[in-house]
Amino acid sequence: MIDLKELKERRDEIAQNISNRYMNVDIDEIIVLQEKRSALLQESEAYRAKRNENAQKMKAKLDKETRDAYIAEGKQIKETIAKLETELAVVETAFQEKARTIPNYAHEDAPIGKEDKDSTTVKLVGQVPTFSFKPKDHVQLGESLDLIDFDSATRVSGPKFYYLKNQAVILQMAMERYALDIVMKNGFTPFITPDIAKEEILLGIGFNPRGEESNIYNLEGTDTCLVGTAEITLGGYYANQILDRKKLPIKMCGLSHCFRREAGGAGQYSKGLYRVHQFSKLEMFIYCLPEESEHYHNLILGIEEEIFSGLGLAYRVVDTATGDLGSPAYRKFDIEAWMPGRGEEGEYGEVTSTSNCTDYQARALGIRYRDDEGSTQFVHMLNGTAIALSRAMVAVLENFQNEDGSVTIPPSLVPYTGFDRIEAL
RNA sequence: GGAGAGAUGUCCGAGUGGUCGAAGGAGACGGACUCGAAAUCCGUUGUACCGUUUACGGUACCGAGGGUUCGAAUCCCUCUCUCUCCGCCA
Repeated sequence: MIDLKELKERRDEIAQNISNRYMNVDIDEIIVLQEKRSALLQESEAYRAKRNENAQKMKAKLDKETRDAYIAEGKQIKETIAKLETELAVVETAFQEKARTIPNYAHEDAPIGKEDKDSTTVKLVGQVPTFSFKPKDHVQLGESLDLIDFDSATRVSGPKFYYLKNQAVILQMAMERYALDIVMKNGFTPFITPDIAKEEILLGIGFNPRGEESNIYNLEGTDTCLVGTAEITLGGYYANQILDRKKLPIKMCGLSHCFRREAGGAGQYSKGLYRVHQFSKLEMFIYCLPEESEHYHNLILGIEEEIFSGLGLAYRVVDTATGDLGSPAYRKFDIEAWMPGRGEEGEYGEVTSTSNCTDYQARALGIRYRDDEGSTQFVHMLNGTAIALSRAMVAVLENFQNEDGSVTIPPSLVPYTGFDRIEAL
């Protein structure tokens, strides 16, 4: 959530930002609510002061008549307060709910635009592979090599689930460890995180845990959800805490399952492993001082590049357009790896995403540090994918397939797999 | 899952329904003493919001949420968490 004290003075800027993000938030309605709230708050506080004053007077020894008069007055005050507070609660809830929908400010360099196409490619790395044969997509490879079983998963769990089998199991674990080693080398503390989190944490991180458009699975009757990413549990880790300035930056990485409802997400671009209800992911997370967040955003991006270039994949780095940022992000870079089986002749497909959320999440979650003057400030929070195993699997299988139907294991993974080739059956 | 105990400020810990934002101690910070340090002594030492704005005033917060009362850390109810014992279990 943004700083609501700035709502009025930065009104035009906020409205412009909402429009740049193609969002539908009525800032003026929120300002009206804020003013109503403020008036009610002041009034009810004044009455509380009166109540306290009245109670103070009753401490003295009083004759019955005066005493009864004070009690009568107190009762009246009590009623007024109750009425004001009921009103206030309604306005307060509406205000908070709406205010939460205001997105974070955006970096001045973030391209303004509605969708994918408007994002800027800032970097192209590696050579897109050429094949002397018609490359298969990972669904075909998964079937022919007996690595992935979508059909059984559909029967057991439903569409968009999958079983990994045979070498794919080893390959996934190899990629997981490969990425983990690189991330740890960069000073991140490894975690295996819970796969379930409370709704209040989801909200603080900026996810919408409920409703039609939510991508999150709720656990019925519990106020908890299956996490869509370890960003949620890593970002909630320090909720409502004041961090020691000297401990910053805090660099964590978390391995978790990721659950996504993906309602209505069918179609050619979401076939196979690309868009599924459950996958595993290693996520990086950084808490840092505000003046350092841009630096650490680049650091995370650099690590992501190290991981994907280390796999020998061709990729591009994209500076995400405002319309695609998501509420909490101030700036977001995606890495899109070349996927030969995507589209007609291969296309880039998103494999990582790193966001600088500045103080947007920290404010909602109450994560602060003490500055040199001793007053509390909100930290900046950043997240980034180290590796999303399902999409990495897509990229590796499709890029390193051979004409005979086998798949070569990238050299950087061989120490982790123990084999250098998945032979055709 | 069953039985019991507890939850107070950075920490420990006291608290009769009004004099409690909260005793006392520890720690931290500032000062005095000292050549310096230790010890000792004096002082300061929460967060959030609202309003005026270097000073300041108000409101709220003693696990959370309700309730009783003119007035609640203190009484009542519900919930959460922690600890101990029993059961179950990978």
